[in-house]
Amino acid sequence: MNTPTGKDLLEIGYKPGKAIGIAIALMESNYADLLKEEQLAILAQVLASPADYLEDAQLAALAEALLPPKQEEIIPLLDEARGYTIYGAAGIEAGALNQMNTAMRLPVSLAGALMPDAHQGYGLPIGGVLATKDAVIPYAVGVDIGCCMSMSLYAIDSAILNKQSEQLKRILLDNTRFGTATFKKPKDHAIMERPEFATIPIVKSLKDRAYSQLGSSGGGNHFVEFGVVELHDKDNEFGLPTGQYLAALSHSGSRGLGASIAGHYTKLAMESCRLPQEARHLAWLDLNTAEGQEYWLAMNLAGDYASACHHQIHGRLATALGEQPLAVVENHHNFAWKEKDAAGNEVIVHRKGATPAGQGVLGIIPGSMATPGFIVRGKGEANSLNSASHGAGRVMSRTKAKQTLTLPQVQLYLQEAGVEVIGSGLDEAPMVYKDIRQVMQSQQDLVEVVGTFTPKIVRMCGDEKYMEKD
DNA sequence: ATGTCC
Repeated sequence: MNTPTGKDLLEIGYKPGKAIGIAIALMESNYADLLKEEQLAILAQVLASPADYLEDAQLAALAEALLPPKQEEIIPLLDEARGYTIYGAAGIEAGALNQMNTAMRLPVSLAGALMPDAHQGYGLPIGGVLATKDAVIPYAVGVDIGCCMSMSLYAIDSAILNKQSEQLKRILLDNTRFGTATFKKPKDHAIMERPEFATIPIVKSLKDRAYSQLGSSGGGNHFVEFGVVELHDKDNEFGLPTGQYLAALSHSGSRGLGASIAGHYTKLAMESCRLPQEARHLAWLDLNTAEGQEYWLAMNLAGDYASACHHQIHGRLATALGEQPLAVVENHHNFAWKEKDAAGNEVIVHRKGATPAGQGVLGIIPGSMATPGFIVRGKGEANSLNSASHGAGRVMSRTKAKQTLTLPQVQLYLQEAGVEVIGSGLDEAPMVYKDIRQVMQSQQDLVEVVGTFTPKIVRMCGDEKYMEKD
């Protein structure tokens, strides 16, 4: 093939974006008989003075993509941000507040809130909650669409965590997959029969990889762990007596499927919804357009896929333990829902790193690998848009953690906490997270604690090579 | 978060 690649175009000064795709498509369809060098020379000329090519029969589309958007096409932000409630403001970095302020100046924004674990992300901060009218913002859902917490409680004496920790480690090794590893023979799941895999072209192209990644956990802050739950609330929804239970807790999302869906529709949104520079990642899709409806379907599929992965993870653990769980709690914390506002109007509530906490709704808020997590019951606080934090929140960046922490220091910390960790890196060490108890303190109005989970045997993505048995 | 780039 003579066609220049995206890399070639970047080398001659093209910026990442839709112009590259248009340029390659044009070269393929209209200039394929020229040498690659000749094609690149044409593309360089258009890049140098796109205005000269606006009337060109072949190159007009490329010229248009290269010119800055006309001023009148840019949707102005409101002069002042709409008001919103911040929980635990003292512990939230300025970058996250700035991003939330920008989000509250979008013309489609109706209401918002910032959770006490908030930190800077792409577009909406992580820990940001945003209600909009008839619009969905892919980057206010997040890249890992449908990222989930899931917990199973067992009628197994929690002493097993000390007495048979080697067996439990073996169970984690054999029944979970991290990083690029997947199961050699993925278990079938009804999710793969969903019509969206046939009807939405982008989703169709992701089906094979989605199948291969079923039941896997990925990387970053994702984990599967065993620990002990102390159930405090005698009126708990599980109908269980208070006391201690062996528990399995997992945190992971929609893997490559959701990431690719997020990337695809963010790009679409940014092309059709031009916003000032500081708000460009908050581009939305109108839910009354074909693209908006398609994203909604794809997002829901990714959410259900993430959930399916958790079901397989917990299913494998249950089989290995030889027991069925007494109770299961599960919630998304990167997602958008259609909900009603106080006046009864439908609004789109985006929670990007925030736990749904409507009245009586159960959820899980993890701490870190060596600090408690909580089974919580939402209080339905309107000012938080029925939301709570999705964890403790970082106090140290991944980069800083790798630069300042040492392996012996982290190992000692874990040893003193009585936690065994398979995999992971310094960037997920307990000290990179805020004090979860303080975070819970900041959201007393949002959730009540039903139970406390103490992690004991943790598996995360890491460099270490362990033997996995398929 | 992500076969971590179009």
